[in-house]
Amino acid sequence: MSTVRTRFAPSPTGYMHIGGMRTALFNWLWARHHGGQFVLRIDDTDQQRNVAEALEPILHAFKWLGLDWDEGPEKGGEYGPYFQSERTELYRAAVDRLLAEGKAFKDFDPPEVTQADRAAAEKEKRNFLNIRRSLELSDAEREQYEAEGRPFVVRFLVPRDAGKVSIEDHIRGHVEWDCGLIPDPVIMRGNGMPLYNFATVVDDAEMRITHVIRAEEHLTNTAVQVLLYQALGYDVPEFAHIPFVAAPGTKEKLSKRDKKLEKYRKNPQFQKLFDLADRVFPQIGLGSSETLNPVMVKYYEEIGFLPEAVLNGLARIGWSLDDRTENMSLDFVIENFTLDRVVKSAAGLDPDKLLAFQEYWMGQKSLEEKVEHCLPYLVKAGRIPAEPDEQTRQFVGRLIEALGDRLKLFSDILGYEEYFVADDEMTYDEKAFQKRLRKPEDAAPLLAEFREELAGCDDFSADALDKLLHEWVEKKEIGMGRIIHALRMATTGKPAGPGMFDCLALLGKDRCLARIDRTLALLREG
RNA sequence: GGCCCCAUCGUCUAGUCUGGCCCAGGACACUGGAUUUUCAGUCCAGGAACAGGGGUUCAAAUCCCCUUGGGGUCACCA
Repeated sequence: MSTVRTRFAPSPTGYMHIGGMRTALFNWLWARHHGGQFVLRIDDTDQQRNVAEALEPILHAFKWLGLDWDEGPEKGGEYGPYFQSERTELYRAAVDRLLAEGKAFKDFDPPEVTQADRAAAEKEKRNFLNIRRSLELSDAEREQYEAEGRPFVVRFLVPRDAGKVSIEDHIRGHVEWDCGLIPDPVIMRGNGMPLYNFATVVDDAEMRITHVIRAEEHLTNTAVQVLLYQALGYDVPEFAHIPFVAAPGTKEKLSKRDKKLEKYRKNPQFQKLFDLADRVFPQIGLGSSETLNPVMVKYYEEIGFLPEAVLNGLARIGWSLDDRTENMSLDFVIENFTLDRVVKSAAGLDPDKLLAFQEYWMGQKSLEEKVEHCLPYLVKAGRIPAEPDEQTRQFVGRLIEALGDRLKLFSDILGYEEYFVADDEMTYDEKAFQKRLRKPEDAAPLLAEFREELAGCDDFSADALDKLLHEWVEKKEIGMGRIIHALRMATTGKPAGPGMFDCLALLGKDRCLARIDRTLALLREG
């Protein structure tokens, strides 16, 4: 048996689609599972813009997730070039072969004529088939047209009387189409550039791709492609049409179109991710959900997901190992990935589940790793200097340690600005200020009294503070609740957060006292 | 509309090929309780699905047929 070779063929669009990433992942997994090769090929036959620039984000996404390619951009390989725009000779040769063998023809009908034919067929509720007028041309006429330089496209001559074309799909099983119902596809444009359906066949064959794993939306294309493989005398590869990634809560293909995006925003689960973007990205100079949204892989990287979590989540969309295994490392998935366990129906991206994977994988990270990933957020948001000194790093480390599981995404660190702002710039949660400080009549006096206890305390470790407060409430014969909420509000401005004593220890004596004094002053002012 | 694909809890799925162990299992989410100074977490408990209708069979989520529903695709885009 020959080695397994799979490929992913993105077109340089300037961003990597999360659904496309899942397709790429399955290709990569299948290749790695078999010790074969994974090829990255760039479909840039219809590209106006700067290819290198539009490709960079795509390659970056692969690198971020740790999905390496054996052949392709930056790597080369023995079946190159890997940019379709550089393979035109190959396509032209294939077209010529088809033309010479009478399996394709030059169609001189202008686009308007074909469009009219199509419209007429539709009007009569008749299946459209090309009229093939150019086939009726005499040799002399054809030569004359060509001499005149009349524009033409090359169409593949679909063998209408060949009965059925069929494939045995790894996911779908037997699928067949009636050749008599398939219009003749253009395989080469007027400008000499090939079309996707054709270039893909030539490339997959020339690159010795053994398994074409792609989203289900391509299933219909397969009929023409199989016919093309046969006409060209190539071996037909194996196919696996995997379900596409659907928008959360739907069976619809996840799309990046603005109109769809507006719909996604209203989906409760998806909304969370958009809101997160609007909260986080402005702080780190990345725009908002308008510029970076959860359809793009980059979103997950920038919002602070772990590659492990995204990979785990992606692997579980449309694939499962058994009835219980959920958290899986990439190595584990490579080991266990098989196409026969891919489901048939469209599967929606579930932001909540993705977040759950993130929590799991975040829990596996060491404090040092968390610090390394959190620091850049604090730097970009201007909370700490660009070159944080050892003291700052240690402080962030202590904060992250105190945060524990509360830190789910790396960008969550930005939600704790109270540890980085000046004492007189700390803001208070208004509702909680009312509830914990303003309303309880004994809040201010108790706070003032405990402030003196703190002032006289030399050991500001969490343990010592814990002991100090417990002894104090015991002496005063009051419940902890009477003081602790007021204390938390006074020092952090927030009703929730890490353990109270961790907060105090983190801030240190001077800052705690300063903040309590400021709070007391605010309360006096009314 | 033609062609093609799909159909199990709200969601991701196990089970379907090789009918019985499934009055359907897990995870996420949700709800309730316990724990905790808050939040997060953790632990326990709970609700929650075989689209419908016909067959075949001793027996069907599983096989067959029909209906319904959902989706994809119909370009000189990929």
